[in-house]
Amino acid sequence: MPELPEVETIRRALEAVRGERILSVDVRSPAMIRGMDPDEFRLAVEGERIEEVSRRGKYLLFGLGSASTLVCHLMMAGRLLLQAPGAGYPPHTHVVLALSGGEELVYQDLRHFGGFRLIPPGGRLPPGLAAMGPEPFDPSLTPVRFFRMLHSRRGKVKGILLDQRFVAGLGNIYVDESLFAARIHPETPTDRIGREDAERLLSSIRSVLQRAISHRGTTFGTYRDVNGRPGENAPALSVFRREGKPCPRCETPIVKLRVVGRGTHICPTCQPKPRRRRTSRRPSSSLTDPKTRPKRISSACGRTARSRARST
DNA sequence: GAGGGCCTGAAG
DNA sequence: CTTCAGGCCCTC
Repeated sequence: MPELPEVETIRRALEAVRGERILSVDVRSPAMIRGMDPDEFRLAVEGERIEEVSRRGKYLLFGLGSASTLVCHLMMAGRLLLQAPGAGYPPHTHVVLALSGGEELVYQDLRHFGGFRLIPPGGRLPPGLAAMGPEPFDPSLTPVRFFRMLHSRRGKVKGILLDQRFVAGLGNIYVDESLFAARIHPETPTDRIGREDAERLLSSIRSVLQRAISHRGTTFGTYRDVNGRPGENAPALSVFRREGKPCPRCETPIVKLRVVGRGTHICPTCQPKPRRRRTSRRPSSSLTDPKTRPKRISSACGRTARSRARST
């Protein structure tokens, strides 16, 4: 399941075809061309020059000579392979672009979830791309801005980090790894994350992604680079898919939970569950209304706090 | 803002 | 056999 580091690895390899022309387009699975008739797609793309290969979040973007953009998303199982003609296509090959440099760019997708989309000049971006949050490495994403962004959203921090409108490119693997590195429990509500935690989380996200890029991505299942090689980042992971194995920091066995409907891996020692907040967000009337006023809260807390202070 | 649909191999 | 994972789009 390609996330930012895997897509970036592919993008860097595809720099090699920048400047080449797309000589022909073979659409073997029409459904892999989104939002456009496949024949129309083929006619529009054939003859175009690849001016630029860029990435936004998990999207790969080919800037074409006519100022249109060829957008590719690999979703979970998509692969882009660069291979010599006549090498034979792997199973589930859906689109083949023959390039002027002599290679073929092959789109393969076991699950048919990903695909291509052609955005004409000035055309509308797919919603996910249009509403995409900042890139994690964007210098304008300062710790202060990140803290404010977190506090402008409600919910569990893991759910927010997975939302591409918040920050671009994170998926299940790197969210779990970043939260572990920052020692934050995935169920922590965003409004319980202080400035220091937010700053640590941002730098954790960056170092986790940077390390994964330097290892050419993480391969558990289907991810491969354009040469069909798996990534080498899996041994560098601390918690993801390491249920029952010792935490690299404290040796506590890693635990698997479900958070926002997703399999989630944590170290229960390094990432303690946040305590429930004591101050509830009731309307102020509830504090004065005897029917709804919480009983014994102030006195109980006061007494335990004082006795604890005395005994220590 | 929530939830279904897409698709197939792996796991139960 | 059934269930599930996975990210995004689309409809409500």
